[in-house]
Amino acid sequence: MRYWLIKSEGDCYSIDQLKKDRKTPWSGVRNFQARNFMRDAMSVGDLALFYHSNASPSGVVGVARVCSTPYEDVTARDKNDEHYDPRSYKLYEEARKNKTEFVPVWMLVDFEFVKKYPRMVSLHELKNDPVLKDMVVCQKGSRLSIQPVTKQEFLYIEKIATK
DNA sequence: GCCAACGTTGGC
DNA sequence: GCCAACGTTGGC
Repeated sequence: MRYWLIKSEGDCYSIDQLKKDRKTPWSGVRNFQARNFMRDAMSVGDLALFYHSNASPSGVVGVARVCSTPYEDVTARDKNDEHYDPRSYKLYEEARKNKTEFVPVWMLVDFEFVKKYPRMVSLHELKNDPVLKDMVVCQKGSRLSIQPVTKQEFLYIEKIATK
């Protein structure tokens, strides 16, 4: 069982939206490191801190849980999708034409809603807490949208968010 | 394989 | 809205 932090722009896909949807495919990730975490390292049942980025303020707002094994992110070859990847479309068409197996570049897992915290734990708070200051999200210029967190960090944030 | 140029992320 | 930091692309 591992612990993660997943970022979403609050006004793009918020924790409230996840609560409403109950679960959602974590589509649109176009960063290899983030993809690798989803494809190679996540297991059903893993818990993730849900982080609102580009918000005022940004911070951790709740918890989600991995609820599927990895599968193709089909939005990558959907021309109408915001995160359309022309290369993926080309690879898919080629495989179809040549009747060879299509190996998708972009993979995802589904996340389900677990809880929204009674209060947000802001980035400022994370950075100023000696227990949490080593988190990836606290590092300068950190852009990784899916990152591992330690069990200690996860439990500690749970504690201060609900106290 | 280097690295400049570019597009994007995300804090502020 | 600005811009620093980053990841990716593509010319050479």
